[in-house]
Amino acid sequence: MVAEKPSLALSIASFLADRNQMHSRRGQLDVHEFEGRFQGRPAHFKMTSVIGHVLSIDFLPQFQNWETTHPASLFDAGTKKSEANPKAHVCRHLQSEAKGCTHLVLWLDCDREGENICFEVMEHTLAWMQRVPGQQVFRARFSSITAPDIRAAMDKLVQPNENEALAVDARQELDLKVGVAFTRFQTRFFQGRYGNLDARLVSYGPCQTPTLAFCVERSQSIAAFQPQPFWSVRPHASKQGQALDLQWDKGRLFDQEVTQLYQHLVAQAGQLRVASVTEHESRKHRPHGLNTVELLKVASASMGLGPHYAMQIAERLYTSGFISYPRTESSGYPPGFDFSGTLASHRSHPIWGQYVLALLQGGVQPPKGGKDVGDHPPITPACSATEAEVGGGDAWRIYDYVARHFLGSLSADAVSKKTKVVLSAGGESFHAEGVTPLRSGFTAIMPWKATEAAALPPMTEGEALPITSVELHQGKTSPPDYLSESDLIALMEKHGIGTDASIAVHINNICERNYVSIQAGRKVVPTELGNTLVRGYQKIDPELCSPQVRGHVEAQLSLIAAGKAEKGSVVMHTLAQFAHKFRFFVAHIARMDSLFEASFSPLSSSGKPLSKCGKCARYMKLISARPTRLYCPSCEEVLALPQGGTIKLYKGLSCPLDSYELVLFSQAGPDARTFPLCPFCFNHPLEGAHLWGAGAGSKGGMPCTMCPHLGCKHSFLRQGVTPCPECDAGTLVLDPVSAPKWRLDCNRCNFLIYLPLDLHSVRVSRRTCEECDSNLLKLSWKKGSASAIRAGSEDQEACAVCDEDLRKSCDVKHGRSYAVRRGGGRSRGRRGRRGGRGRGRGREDPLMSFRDF
DNA sequence: GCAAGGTC
Repeated sequence: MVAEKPSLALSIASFLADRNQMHSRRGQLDVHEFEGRFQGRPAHFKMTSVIGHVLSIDFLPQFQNWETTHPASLFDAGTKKSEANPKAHVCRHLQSEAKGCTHLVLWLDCDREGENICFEVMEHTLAWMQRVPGQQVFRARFSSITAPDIRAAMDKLVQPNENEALAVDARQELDLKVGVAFTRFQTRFFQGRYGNLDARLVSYGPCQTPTLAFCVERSQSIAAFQPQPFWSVRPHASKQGQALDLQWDKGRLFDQEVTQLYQHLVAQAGQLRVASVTEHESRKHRPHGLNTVELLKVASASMGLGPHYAMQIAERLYTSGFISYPRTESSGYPPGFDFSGTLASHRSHPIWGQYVLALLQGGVQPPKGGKDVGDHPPITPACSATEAEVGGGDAWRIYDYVARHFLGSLSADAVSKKTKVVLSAGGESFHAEGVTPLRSGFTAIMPWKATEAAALPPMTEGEALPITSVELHQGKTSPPDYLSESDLIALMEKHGIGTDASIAVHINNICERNYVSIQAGRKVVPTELGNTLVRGYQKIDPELCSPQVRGHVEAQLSLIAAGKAEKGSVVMHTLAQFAHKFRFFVAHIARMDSLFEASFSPLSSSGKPLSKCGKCARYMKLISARPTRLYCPSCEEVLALPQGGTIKLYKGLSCPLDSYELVLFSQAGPDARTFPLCPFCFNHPLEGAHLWGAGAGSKGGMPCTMCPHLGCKHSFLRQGVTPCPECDAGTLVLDPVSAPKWRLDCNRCNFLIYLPLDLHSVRVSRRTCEECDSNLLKLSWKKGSASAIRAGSEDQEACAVCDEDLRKSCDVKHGRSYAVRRGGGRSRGRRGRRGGRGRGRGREDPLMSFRDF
């Protein structure tokens, strides 16, 4: 039996196993075993879980390359599924546990994704199971994680629903192809086109883009807002010394003269006559059960915690056993939820213990209303805990809220008495309202929801009150505010953008992509980039950012799930639609580009001249906005540079291979390295060269310190000294601008050696050490320095490995990766050069000597 | 370097 997550495997198994009969094997994924009966026969049960989706979809390797793949071809590109989280070894686990089993019961969550995971699990179990006659695969359908529901599901097992699973496969393929095609195209088009555009990635997605559009549309209506002046009549009067706050029944008028007319009429009347005094009871309904979206909204609006962060905290509270599962759509408690038990555990809580006792004494009335989606119960406290136990801080604030919300949902409604007094003067009606709380109910434990008393002075029908003055109040309509995060969550939920588990991720995405920023009061304000993108979609094809498109796709998917349409044809049809939209978008990208031109400075006009182009010999410009790059205006060529440091000219030296002027790259921080590079070579590495900065979003480039060219005097073959004793793969290269603290840096790892401080200058000699084959160093010592005296001369050629005096006065620094290597003495033939310079002699490892430093 | 959906 397989559940969707480890926690559910445990609870389902314990509902099904006889008490104390369960044996759990701990491992990366726990297995719970017990004896029982299956289909009327004794059986041995094994219950385990996966960790969400087992597989995840991606393009075939040939489409992974941004350079060689046309984004438009992605719509027809082949895809494959591979293990979603290879490190977790879920497939291996399923296969090995399946061995010897005769039957499979699928306990995955009862939603489409869960149905899809059923088939992922089958793929990695069926072929490993023992074949027996009859039905071997079963699906358990449960509507809540409670013992009776789980047992009932076990008694009427069904078949997994392939159509629902296929609908998910279709969604995965559509999301991947549409998202990636647009993302790659946009990124490629805009990146490198504008100097001050700080966007490594200009992403597009069926959820993130409509989410962004909500924020931009609000910002557009703020910008388009025209304030309108309005007027209203405000008579002033008081009773028993208490001023009355009177509202005009006409509200406000947009015509000053007409309002003035009413003002005169009221003023002429001189007094207000009480037309009616009515009272009615007003109820504030206790809250429903707490679901994820509600928790995220409260966290953002009332605690100032962003959704992504709030989810992280909620997850930690869940895994530490303080609250129930935090990803749930349900706001209604399942039938049979143990209210009394959960409540009773809080009876001695230092803060709300008294309140709980009172609730228990009054007899718990199970909450009604809310929606039980059957996924998980609403979020509740899983145990009673104090601030210190929870760990204080934001964790406590979330736990405290969850607990109070739970208690509130079991409490009585709050009741108050509302009094409305209607007064008239000169034919105009005004009213005042007062409120008196009668019963605090749930607001006693959720005090921020409490109604404040605002009593009116006693008034009786027919009574007259003198008017002291009549004000002609002028105001003006004000624009809406930016969307708050909590508004945005509500909009996403309403339009079905994302799920309870992913809403926080999408909001986080548009922040990280620099499309919006979160400002005071957790308002989501679009950036220039966010605004420009959405305005661009609006100009080219507004559907690209409209929330209805997701809905349209969902409707198509539902046809598959309901068995009314075939997956293949829906995918083909929908992909054709998006491919069409994509071609249209590409053809009309100039419309979006013109908006970018207005907001960002084109590359040709930004940046400052730095180094000469090897092709046209004119100066190229250094674009300092990320990603830092060089741009040749006359060749219209963009050359990538290493990131995260500064770029300077390197003594006006040029690359002998292509005539580009060399530049120096310096990282920031202590012991950070500096190395020269040729802008052209960096972007066009020699075959087989190791690259600097590869991975993490960059394909990397070849600086001089990694250049294996035989004929270039800047290559590591000429500037390198000896193999790195630390990383086994790199070479120690002289940093040519490190004076006065001359140093050798490994070109692969962060190992480095400071040469003695009394050096005046250093060069790498063309001669090699007879002992160890390292390149010798041409040392020029400072006059009269200790080293000069020891060497007997100011000029010396010495081997950094074999010359003991030199070695002893060096200072080795190394980074995190440093670990003492045992053994060694392996032959390393990576220098690829006759003479094998820098290679150890026989089995005696020259690197050993470095370890002694 | 890309999407969105699970889960941790």
